[in-house]
Parts: sequence; structure tokens; C-alpha cells
Amino acid sequence: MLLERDFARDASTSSASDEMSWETCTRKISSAQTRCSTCSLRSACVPNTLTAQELERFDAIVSTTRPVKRGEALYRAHDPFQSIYAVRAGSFKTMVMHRDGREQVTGFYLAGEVLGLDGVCAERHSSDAIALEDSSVCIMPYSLLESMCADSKQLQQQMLRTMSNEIVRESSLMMLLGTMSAEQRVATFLLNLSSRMRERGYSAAEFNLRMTREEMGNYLGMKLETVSRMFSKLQRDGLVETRGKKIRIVDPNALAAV
Amino acid sequence: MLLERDFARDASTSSASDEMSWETCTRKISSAQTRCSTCSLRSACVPNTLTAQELERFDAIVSTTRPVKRGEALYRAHDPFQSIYAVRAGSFKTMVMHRDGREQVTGFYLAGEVLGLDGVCAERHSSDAIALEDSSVCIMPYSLLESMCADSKQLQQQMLRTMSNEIVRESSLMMLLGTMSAEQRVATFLLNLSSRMRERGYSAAEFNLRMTREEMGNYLGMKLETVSRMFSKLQRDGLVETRGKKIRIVDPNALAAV
DNA sequence: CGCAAGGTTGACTAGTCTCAATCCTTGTGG
DNA sequence: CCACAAGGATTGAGACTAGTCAACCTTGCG
Repeated sequence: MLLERDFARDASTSSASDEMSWETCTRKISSAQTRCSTCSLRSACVPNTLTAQELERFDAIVSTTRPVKRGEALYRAHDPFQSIYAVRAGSFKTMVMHRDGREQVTGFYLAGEVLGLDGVCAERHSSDAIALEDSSVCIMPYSLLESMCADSKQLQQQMLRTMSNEIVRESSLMMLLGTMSAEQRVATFLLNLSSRMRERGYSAAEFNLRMTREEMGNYLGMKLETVSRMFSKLQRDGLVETRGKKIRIVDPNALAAV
Repeated sequence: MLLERDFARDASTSSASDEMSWETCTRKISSAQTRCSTCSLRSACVPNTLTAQELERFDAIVSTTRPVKRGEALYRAHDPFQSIYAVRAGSFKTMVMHRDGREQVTGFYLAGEVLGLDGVCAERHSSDAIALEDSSVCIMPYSLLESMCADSKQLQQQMLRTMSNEIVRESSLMMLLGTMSAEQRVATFLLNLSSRMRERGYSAAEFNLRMTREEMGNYLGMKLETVSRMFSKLQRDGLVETRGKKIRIVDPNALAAV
């Protein structure tokens, strides 16, 4: 069931009484289980080419985690850049804002994905990172990573690849924004999310969207009403079933062919 | 098609007579002046923090240049990734293509700028790089760069920064594609080019566009007719003067305020 | 000189946005 | 436990932006 899954990821949720348990729980996690070597997401964010020795050293670098509550910022544009982050639980959006207030969501990040690399070039972040739900991240202090890269060819390679991957990801988003119709954008977005859910061991066919229609719209370059209409259209055409934030992908092939 | 592409790789292509002079000319450049230490673009593409010794080693890595004629590909999507490139003379566009033929131009690269970083993550390029005019590049074999990075903290830092910078550049393009009107896109594009021309010591107010209206459109997410109309509108409003590929920016402030 | 490629402009159309009303879900406080 | 408030989602009608198709113009080059 979807709900069960949600609870599994995210030991706490919203309501007032759980507040404390969220804090407590996160602390527990971070002290109890902060070793990359035993983390279930390890293959997702640490190079699996590291030697046992390197892994140990890497573990030491990534010694702290940080909880970020829904709607809170992990970092903001212009914040001094100190660390990059791996999503440990929950999810984030990153966004850049224009002076006039228009915002563009530049990415959604799920468990195991790395964010914050935008800060390397100017030693300041150029985007905001906001938690879509109560989440936590592993903190990887950049200066330590940098020095370890000098010693570990594997890690250096991984860093460069991760960055390159972000470049490629952004190019395909540019393609989406520059060339696709609203319907195609939504279809592409859903398929992308779907495959990332599968990679994480969840159902690719049925999952919960963590973002609002407006956030999707800001990501896909359209208004929230248009997102909603496209969902309705895809549902009418029998490609998906939606109910609020729950989504079921009925016909992935047709979705890819939109 | 494939054949053409293959020939494009190879400097000895098409028609006879000026072929030779282009070749000869490039050879001359590449033997005479291929040292980064004396290159006028040095500050643009090499970290100026390298020691004399490191610079010498870097010079040895970047020992070859390659001419690319107008319209030819420096690399194509799916080509095995071997090197990154610094534009030595001329200019390039990079683009990603959808199966149905729609293409999105992901960047224009001027002298001193580095391209090819998209290939690091998958060891294959994910985009095409096409020369907008007869151009030449410095070839930086990635495996050599990578090993030198292990020894030179400065170079490693520069590599990571260059990548991060590309990530940031792409985010602002996403903002442009996702949130701006056609007129704003064109205005933003012109101002961006303008400041890059200034950085290179050219007039920021008056320069030649190296790309067609269609290429601009594919970059800015609109049709070539719309680009043309926006140019006409900006001219009517007295913000720019255009005549074919020549452009003069009359009122940069108004352009920024569009 | 003539052709081909690139650029401009106009008329019409399609797709997305805007504004507004209504519905649904979720969390809160009585 | 229920009622209500508030934020999020859906749907419709009309406006407007950019796309399409087509004609024509300009430029560079063989």
C-alpha cells in the first residue's frame, strides 16, 4: 500500500504529537547508522569502486546527517557553499528565482541522489533547495571531499561523473522545456519519476507524487492549471489514473509515445 | 548520413582548393603557438593558479589542436568520449536531438570556452557539437587530465569548477525556457552574448551573430519566425539595430528591463 | 547572373494562460 | 468526533502568445 511505503521511508510525519518523535528519530538514525558502509543507499551515492580502506575514510567525512522539515530550506541561493548533500530520506526540489519572483524548479531529488553541486563554481549556492516532505540528508563537507579526491582516484572519478551526470540531466530538461508540448512534458516527467522509483525498489506503476501541481508546473514550464488538465487528459485517454497525489501508470508505452 | 558524419570527423573532406589552405593555416597555428603558457586565451580556460611547473605539464597534455570547418561536427552524440575541448578560434553550438528530429541547442561556445563535459558520466557524448564557422579547438585528452588532477589540487579544483559552472549556466537557461516570454528570451540572449563579447575584448555594443535565426530559435525554445519578429520588435522599440547577422545594442538597460 | 539559403512579414490557427467558480482533502480546534 | 478553515486540485470561458503556412525579400556565392 502506498501509505505503508510512505511511513517506511519517513519514520514520522506531520501532526503535532509526532513532532518530537521526528527529531528524536532523526537523531537516533544519525548516531546509530550513519555509516555509508552499511547504508542501504550506498550503491546510489558512493562509488562502489572504493576500497575498504577508502570507504572507511569516506565514512568519516560523511559523519553527520541533518533533518530538514517539509518546506524548509536545506540551503538558499547566495548561501556560502560548504557541503554537498545526499538525500537520505524524503525528497527535495531545487529552484532558481528571478528578481520578479518567477521561479523555475530545476530538479527534484529522491533518496540517494546528490544535490548542491551548483555551489562549487562560485563558492555560493545559486539555487534554493527545499524539502518536499520531512526529510534528512547526509552532509558531505566539500573541502574534505576535495582533499580526499586528491588521494583517491576512484572518488575523484565519481565526483566528476556525478557532475557530468547533472549536466546531462539538465540538457534533457532543456530539451523538454524547449521542444515539447504540455502533454508530452507531463508524460515524460511521469515516466522519469517512474523509472527512478523502480531503481529504488518501489513500484514503477504506482507511487505518490511529493510535489504540488504548482511545483510540477514550475519544473515543466507551465501553469498549474495546465498540469491539472494534462493529468485529466491522460486519465481520460486511459494512460494513467490519478487521484490527488496518488498516481498509477496504466500504459507506459502509450505514455512514451505521446 | 552516417558517411557524411564520419567524413566530418576527418579534416580532409569535401571540395578541393581552399581545403588545403585551411588545413595549412591550421597546421601553422598548431605548431607555432600551441603552448598554453603563451596563449592569449589562457586566462579563460586554464587555471591561473597553476605553478610554472604544472603549467608546463598542462601544456604537454594539450599538445594538439584540431580544425573544424563550418557545419562539421567536433563530436556527435554516442561517440566514445575521449577528450574535452577548448575553443581556440571560432564558435560552436552543442545540441541534443530527439528521435523525432526535434533538436534543442544546449549552448553556444565562444573562444576560450570549454565543451565536451557531457561525456564524462557515460564515457560517451550525449550531444553533438557543431562548428558555427571555421574553427579550431585545443584537444585535452580526458584520461591525461584526470591523472594530472590527482597530482594538482589546483587543476582538480578548476575541473570541478568548470563543471559546476556548466551546471549553473544550464539552470539559468532552464529559467529562461521555463518562465520567459519570447521577447524576454531574445533580450536575455543578446545581453548574455554581449557580455561574453566584452570579456573577450570586443565591443559589447556591436557584434556579429554567428548562428542562424533557426539556431537561435532552437536554443531559445521558439520558432525562427518568432525570433525574427522579436528582432523586428526590439528594433522598432529602439533597443537594438539589426541587419542580418550584424547586431547593435542601442539600449542595454531597456533590454534588461524587457 | 542566377540560384540557394537565410531572413522578414502577414494571415490564420492552435495551444497555453488568465481569471474565476467549485470541489476535494487534510489538519485544527471546539 | 465533528465542523470548519485553508490549501490544493479541477474545470470552464475567454484572451493572448507563439506556431503554422505561405509569400516575398536579401545576401552570398559559384
